[in-house]
Amino acid sequence: MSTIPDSSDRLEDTGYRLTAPRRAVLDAIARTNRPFTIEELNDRLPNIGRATVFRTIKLLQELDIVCRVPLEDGGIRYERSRSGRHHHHLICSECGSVTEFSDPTLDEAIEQNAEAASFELDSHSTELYGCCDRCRQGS
Amino acid sequence: MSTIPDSSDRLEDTGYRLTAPRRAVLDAIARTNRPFTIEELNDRLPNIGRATVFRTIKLLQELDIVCRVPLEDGGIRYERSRSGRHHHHLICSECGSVTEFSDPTLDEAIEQNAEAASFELDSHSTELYGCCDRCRQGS
DNA sequence: GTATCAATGCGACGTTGTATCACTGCGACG
DNA sequence: CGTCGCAGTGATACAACGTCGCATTGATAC
Repeated sequence: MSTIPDSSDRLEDTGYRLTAPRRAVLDAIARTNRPFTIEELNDRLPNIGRATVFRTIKLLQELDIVCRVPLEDGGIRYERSRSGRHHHHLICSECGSVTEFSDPTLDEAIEQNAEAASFELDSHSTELYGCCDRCRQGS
Repeated sequence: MSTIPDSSDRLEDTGYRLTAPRRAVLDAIARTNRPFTIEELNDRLPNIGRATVFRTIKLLQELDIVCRVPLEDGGIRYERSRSGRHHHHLICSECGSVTEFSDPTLDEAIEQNAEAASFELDSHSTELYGCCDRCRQGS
């Protein structure tokens, strides 16, 4: 999982400035264990402009520090990228938790489908919706 | 691929009324070969209220007559569902074309990942982004 | 220090979709 | 037929989400 120092370095290494607002956003994200909306982040950072929060999250997405999580209903949440690498999501409809997973077999199946259609694959996105283990135990 | 009569039947069979606005929307969709936005549909149907177009597309989605296509940049387009069954999308960043495909191997890989995490799978979504065969030939 | 330019904050704006609510017209039933 | 009930419609206001333009601030290089 990415730490704040890691993320700060990644910002500076890519030529971006590590400013107070960005540090505050990184800090807020580090304290969060659930996927969050921009709105939630905004509420927790009243001293930081709304546009800045949007811009910062966009930046962090490009740096793979946070990742966008599309929900089943079309809503969007964001989450710290645990691995910083390519992965997919298990999204619980009950509690809203998001778990990352990677699977070479799955990726390979995707690549083969692209190849079969003579499609040049740039990227792909796979989300699984359902009910997580914890919620199933609880219910 | 679903025809207009098919879709009309599916509407009525599920207890919905086949009204003039709904017929007009189905008709407009049938004449379209590219994925479309609600806005485009609206422009082509000036006599039909904006809200009605939104409501109708939402309804058609539930009936699997059209399907929602999430783009790489977060935008949304819709498309007639060719098969009416579960499928995935190949989305071309060049020309915007969308191709459906189904792959049991892929679905199985997804199910196995869910099982491994004790996750009860309700649904999933897989989109492939890149450049289609036609665009590669052309360039 | 100071010049430079990235980054910020603010507010206006755009897009996409929903809620409300009066009205219309389809279909059922006598 | 007539008329009744309710699904569906249209207009408009509203809400959510995100971007833009621009004056100002502040981090970094020199």
